[in-house]
Amino acid sequence: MTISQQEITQRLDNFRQAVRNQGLPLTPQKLEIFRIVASSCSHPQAQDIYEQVKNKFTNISLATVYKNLIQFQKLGLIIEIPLAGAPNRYDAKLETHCHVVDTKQGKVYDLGGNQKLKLPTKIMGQKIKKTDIIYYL
Amino acid sequence: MTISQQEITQRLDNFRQAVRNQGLPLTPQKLEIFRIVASSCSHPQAQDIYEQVKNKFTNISLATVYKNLIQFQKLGLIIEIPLAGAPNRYDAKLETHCHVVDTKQGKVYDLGGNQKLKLPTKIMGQKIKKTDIIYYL
DNA sequence: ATATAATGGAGAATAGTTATTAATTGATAT
DNA sequence: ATATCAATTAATAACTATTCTCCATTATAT
Repeated sequence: MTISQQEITQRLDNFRQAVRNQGLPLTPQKLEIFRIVASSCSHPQAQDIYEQVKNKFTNISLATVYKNLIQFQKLGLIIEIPLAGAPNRYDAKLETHCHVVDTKQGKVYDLGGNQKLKLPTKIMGQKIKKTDIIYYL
Repeated sequence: MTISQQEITQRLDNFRQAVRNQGLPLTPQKLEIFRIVASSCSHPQAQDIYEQVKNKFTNISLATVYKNLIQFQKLGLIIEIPLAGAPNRYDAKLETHCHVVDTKQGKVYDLGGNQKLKLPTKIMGQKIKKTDIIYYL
């Protein structure tokens, strides 16, 4: 499974715009961290991202990665996938979709195919902020 | 929302039987830990359970609570609910069902009503062990 | 009663994540 | 270009949830 260059470009454009709209500095580190998440379909962990960013920014700190991931979440640019007994994963695909966790391989996939779950958008008058649907194999 | 005494009794019976079937000692601590989870509908955290068990077993250790929760999971007697940015919750209702997280109140509810999600039981030939559906308000 | 295997409790250790700090950098207005 | 100022980075420390280690104790089957 892969992700189109077009989609990546769109995510990056959207990212730059969102950060600027907030009047926040767009640092190369920030951009690289987001780029890694946005161009991956492996739902990387903070540690994975950290190791990749280090290719460009040798001195980057893991804490910087975490701080930015939190910020991106607050801006609605990425989502966090909390897993049972494993570090959180991160995803730049924002639409609600299902995740499949292959515990043995330690991998997380998007559920392809024509899943048609009718999901609620509100519960007892309150808006649902985020929906996690996770299948563990 | 509440849980019937009958259901609790059934869960406890099932618990005792399952533990004995494994040839494991059925200690009063074990039973109390399970009883707390089985008779609650608040999806308690390990810490909550710990504080309740202490009413009966003043000297119990939090590690003992965790150790037993892990064991109960392995025996398929309870399930763990991993949440974003919060300690895990535990639930003795085993059938797949949806959870609603009220982040502000720090509470987790079962989704009542007649939710009719058609969930898969297999993905690419592999059996799904556990399904988490979590709505964050 | 006794053997044995698992348990409980105390505390230390670990893993993942977040906070603190000081120095630096990026964006904006001049 | 330059000054300004808030936000950022990187390093480190701190924190929280959870797991591990150890040894005395206890439940279970004989």
